[in-house]
Amino acid sequence: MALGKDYVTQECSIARALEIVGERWTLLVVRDALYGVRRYNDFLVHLGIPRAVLAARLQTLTAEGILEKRRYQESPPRDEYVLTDRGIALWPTLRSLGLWGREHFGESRLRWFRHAACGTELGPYGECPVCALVVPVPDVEMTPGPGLDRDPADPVSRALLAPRRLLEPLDTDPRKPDGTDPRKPDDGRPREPEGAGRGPDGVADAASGSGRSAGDLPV
Amino acid sequence: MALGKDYVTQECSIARALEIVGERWTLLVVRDALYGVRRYNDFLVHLGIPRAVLAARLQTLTAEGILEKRRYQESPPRDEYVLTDRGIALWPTLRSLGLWGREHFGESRLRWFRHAACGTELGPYGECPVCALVVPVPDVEMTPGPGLDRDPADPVSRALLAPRRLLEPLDTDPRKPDGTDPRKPDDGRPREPEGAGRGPDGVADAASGSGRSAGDLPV
DNA sequence: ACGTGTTGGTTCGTTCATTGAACCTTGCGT
DNA sequence: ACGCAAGGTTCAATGAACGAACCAACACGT
Repeated sequence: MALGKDYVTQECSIARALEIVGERWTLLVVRDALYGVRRYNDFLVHLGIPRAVLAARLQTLTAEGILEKRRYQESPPRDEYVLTDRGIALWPTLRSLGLWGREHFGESRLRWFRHAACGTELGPYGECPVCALVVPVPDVEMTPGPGLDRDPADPVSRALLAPRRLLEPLDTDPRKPDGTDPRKPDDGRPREPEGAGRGPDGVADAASGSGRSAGDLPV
Repeated sequence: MALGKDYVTQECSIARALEIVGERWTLLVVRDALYGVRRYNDFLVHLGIPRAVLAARLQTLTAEGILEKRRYQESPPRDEYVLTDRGIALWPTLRSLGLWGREHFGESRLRWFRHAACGTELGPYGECPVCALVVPVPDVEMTPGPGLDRDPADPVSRALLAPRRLLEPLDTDPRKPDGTDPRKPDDGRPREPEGAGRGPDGVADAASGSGRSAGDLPV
């Protein structure tokens, strides 16, 4: 589709996949969405992507059923982009890609991914070695590693420094992380606003994303 | 490097990885290399990639230690491009990407990947559910599925129709697959010519690529 | 009523990468 | 000497990405 006529010749699922997510920036948008980024401006400042390109990518990803554009407030009409199941299903790919990048090109540890229930670091396939199950994406806890800049310029990177679950909506707003925040902890945007009507490939409960029982792994 | 200054800002292993293998065509070249393609011309006809782009990608991949350029005959000096361990380590990524593509966008099954030792189809992470181990890449057997064109135009696709191991060098030459091939089965190119001096990230025994004992999976 | 700020875009000229065709080089084989 | 094959390089045309500017809707303070 996006990458055009040459990939179409290929009879290969990998080529099909790359037609959709193989363009520049696309997988980084999906990564950010997994990290909890949902708003146009947050993607923009965190990725440093040109506005036009971001708009194009969000549209393609929405059209392909990887993101869903969802209105989260009416008064000034605002939409957010949320991963669908199809998008969440890219986690294993991104996980192994990141692992490869770190093992072969990374100097120091940038982030840790653990099973939130027990604190164990994830294995190479996103499994928890202790609990013997493939950890569902919302149960993955992400914490900064020693290699990560402790005082980044943009507020999104700053918000991503706090330990957090994957898919947990990012709140960029807390004015200064120095304690002068006068707001209530919950600013009115519910953590998982469920129950809205949705399309065929729509967003289901995030917990259903890539959950797999231990029985799916060799025991 | 290749994708330029914007990705560099990112403190993220995924971004680092995409700097290397995120360009157009690159992952398809690696896929073909896993399938056993080794020669410039075979990549060319199988991918339908412009010559200049292929040359650029092969050079980048070689420079990054993912492929190794290796002379396989002297009389007319000919080189082949072989995956290093670093390249073989991309198999889990390509596997999960292909799985995602098939599950979400594929109509019919194009290829099967099985554990050669027992014939069991691989699980989502490249593991053999029966033998309870992550199958080393050279022990993966690839066979065509029902969705694959039985009479493709180019000789590389034709050669890839036969059941084969991953990394097994592709022989495009067998004049017609109708049995009139006068050659010996082993054409003198040893399957894994080991022992040559090599750089820090050089090609090791293919079997060591991503072999993992069952102990690495939760049991 | 009026300016100001925030969010989420679109438009547009410049730059960079991809494409496809043509051409080149080395070393056969005859 | 001629033609052919493998593995490239060169080049003009196209397309995609970049980044700065502009735009629109709406909230808010005064």
